[in-house]
Amino acid sequence: MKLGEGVEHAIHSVTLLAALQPGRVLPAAALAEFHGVSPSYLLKHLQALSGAGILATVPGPNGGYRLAKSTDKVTLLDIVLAVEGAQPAFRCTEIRQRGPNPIGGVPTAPCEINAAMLKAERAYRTELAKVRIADILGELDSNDEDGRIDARRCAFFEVRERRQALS
Amino acid sequence: MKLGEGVEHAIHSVTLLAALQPGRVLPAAALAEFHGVSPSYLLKHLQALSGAGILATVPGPNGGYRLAKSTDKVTLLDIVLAVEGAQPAFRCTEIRQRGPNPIGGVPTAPCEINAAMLKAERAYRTELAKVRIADILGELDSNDEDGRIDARRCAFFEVRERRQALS
DNA sequence: GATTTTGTACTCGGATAGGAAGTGTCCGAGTACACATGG
DNA sequence: CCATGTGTACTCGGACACTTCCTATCCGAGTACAAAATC
Repeated sequence: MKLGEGVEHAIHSVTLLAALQPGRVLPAAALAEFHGVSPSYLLKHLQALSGAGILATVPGPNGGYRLAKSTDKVTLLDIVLAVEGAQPAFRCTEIRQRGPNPIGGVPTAPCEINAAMLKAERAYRTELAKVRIADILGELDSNDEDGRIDARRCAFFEVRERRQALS
Repeated sequence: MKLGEGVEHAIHSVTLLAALQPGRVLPAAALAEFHGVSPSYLLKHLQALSGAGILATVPGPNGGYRLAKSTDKVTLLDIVLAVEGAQPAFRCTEIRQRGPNPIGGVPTAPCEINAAMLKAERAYRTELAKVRIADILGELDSNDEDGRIDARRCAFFEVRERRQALS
């Protein structure tokens, strides 16, 4: 039971991109610099998010990443699944069928242990699916009474954001 | 988000040991043979379960493993934590404090993302804590209408179980 | 001066090394039984 | 025949290699802008 470090990077990156104004993008290098992580490595996860349809990319100079959906259409579950993969954490290998005396012949009833583990994971994913990026942003602004965090973001955007050419 | 294969081995082993009659133990080699897995590797996880107080060990000839608690006192969560470790799956490294412009000075408010991830994992663990080994055994017996699974277990016990010397 | 052409700089994208953790295996410490030995 | 001592075989326990996945990095493909050359 362990999640990769990339999940944290991905969520924070999406949250930062969600604060961008429409028509603006942010290069991966800027995201990496803002969070103090390796640009090359962050790029890998951003590609995963892009492949999952969460982020959209703009190539070339003045290019970068932006959200592909509205902030209330992206949940934490979407990000986790995009980065970690969609396969369940517990994978039943049917070890009851192995060994010297398997339950051969009978129509295999579902493994009770597997069912219980999957049910728990379903609860986990349901909880993650409840949290939208919009909610995260809302809580973040609520805790930012004096507007310092918002000011910090704006100052960073002023320097690193790229205005996308109107198509 | 991935659980080791040892979790499955551990749960199945505990379930099998739960079907033992009182005063009987089963060697690790027998558990491994029954499940068709490597004895040496299974032993590692059995030791973890023993260290967590879930299993009790009896050394020497006619020794082996048995449950240390009642079947309704052991949950799936206990086993998962014993094998995988108790640390949470998502570990916040506070990357918002890193980078060129951290949120220095202010008393650090808790990270909203970390809070959401931990809440989801709490739901996961709560669900696992609901399932006791006794429940698993009950479901297993319910699905075993003709008693074939029970007969298989008994036949195996007949050969491999060890009667513990009365102390 | 306007248009076309060319060059450059910047972006993302996928393929490539390094390291940590899980997986699998081995040998040593300890104990109970069985047997041989002595009373 | 019974008690005692000794040996052996079996168990768990922790220390040691191997494989896989995550982490980190590099170089190449593509694009938009800018400048220069041409009409």
